[in-house]
Amino acid sequence: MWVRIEDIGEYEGKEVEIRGWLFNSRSSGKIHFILIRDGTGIIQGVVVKGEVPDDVFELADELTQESSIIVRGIVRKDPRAPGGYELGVKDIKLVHLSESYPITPKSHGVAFLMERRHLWIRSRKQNAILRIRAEVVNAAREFLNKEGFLLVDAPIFTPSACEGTTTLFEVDYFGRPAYLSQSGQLYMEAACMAFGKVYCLGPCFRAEKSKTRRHLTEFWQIEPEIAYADINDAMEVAERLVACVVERVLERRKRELEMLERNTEVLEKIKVPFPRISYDEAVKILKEKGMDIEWGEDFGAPHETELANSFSSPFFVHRYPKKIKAFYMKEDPDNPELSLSFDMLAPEGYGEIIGGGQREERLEKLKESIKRHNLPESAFEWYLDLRRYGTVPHAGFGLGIERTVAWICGIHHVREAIPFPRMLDTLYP
RNA sequence: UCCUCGGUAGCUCAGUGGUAGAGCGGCCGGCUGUUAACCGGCAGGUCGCAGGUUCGAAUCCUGCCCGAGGAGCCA
Repeated sequence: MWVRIEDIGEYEGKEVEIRGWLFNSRSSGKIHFILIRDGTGIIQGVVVKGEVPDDVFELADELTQESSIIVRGIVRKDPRAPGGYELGVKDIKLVHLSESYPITPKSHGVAFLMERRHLWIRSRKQNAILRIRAEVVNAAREFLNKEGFLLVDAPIFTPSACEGTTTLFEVDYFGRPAYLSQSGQLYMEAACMAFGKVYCLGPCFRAEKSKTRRHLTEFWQIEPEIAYADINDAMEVAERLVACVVERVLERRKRELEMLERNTEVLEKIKVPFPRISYDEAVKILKEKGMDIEWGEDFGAPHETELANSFSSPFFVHRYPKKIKAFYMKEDPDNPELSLSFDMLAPEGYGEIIGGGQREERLEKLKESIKRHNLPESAFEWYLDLRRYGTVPHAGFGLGIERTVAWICGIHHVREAIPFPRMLDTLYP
């Protein structure tokens, strides 16, 4: 019977078949220990001379790292085995004898591993991260589905920028210029007027020449948008979403977090509501800490890190100055200098994981804003229509998947939080 | 785009003016409970590239290429 290693505990004492690859092996002459991985886990197979046919014993000795094999044996509990269970091997079928595998069990540099990302994802740590990523996406989608949000897919080819044109990837669309989407948000605004509560999940593209541990040129976002909602409603959904995602990963991916040696104490303490500070307060805190910042400036990485160090859970910074936020942000009725925008910053120096806010729903105000930002009004006619035909207050946000995964996993760089990262200088493999 | 650091065996690195090195990986041999096993042996090099200084350059100088870290930029 073909079983998966993650379920092996259910088959104690039974004969099973594992289909996988040789992870590593050790030998003591008359006994070989072969570590088999199948994508769900790793189990040690024990091959003893005399207990298997001679050709099987010899094969176990000749197996190279990453050779694909089908192994039959009896599952038994053994405290000496990594993982607690081992396989008393009865037979090994060789599917392919691997060539000398470049990623050895010793240390390698980042450049070497990134060049071999297609193989690197087989290794334990990368495997754990990508499993957690899948859990994060599943948890977020299940949360939103349960809350009555409808999945509405946004286009990837778009006719215009939603910000300036400097950070867009331009492509030739049958002789016309088109751009890869930076965000599904504008389309979600249309969709929420059709369905009430919606979200999209997909890749976003930014042609920024950013070279930091928090940037990719292609990254994924989940973007909810809610009709008849204000900034507070959006923040409340955002914090419950993040709390739910963290809880789910703790519950279902404990093994992976252990593998990553993630200190889960911080994650376990996360409870709604998250702290909320205004941009004004944030600037005051940073100035008190002696940081170089003036009111009206956006936060740089050191500012975000410093702020994050003041909190042990994710927290909101809200009501940023209007001029450093996007054109569609609604003006704060209490202060025309401010916008009804917010960011959620992760603790432990991971920075912004959510950006959102209440959108400007009034036609004239939005037109003014488009003009002020030097954007071509003609490209936004469809978007302005949303303010002509039954406009309502609405709000939403975008959760960056890679930054969220990097934070939950406690890894240093977002490039490991996505299977095949696209960065300034990385387009291969 | 800017700043800093780096490029030596397949990999990770040591060697800072005088014979090219180690550990891991590979190959060969040994070992009946290994835990990134261990022990013995063997093979493996355009010292990033080009020029210069010097009796002599992996080592010093200049330029270029590539990589990493950070900054700026960043719905």
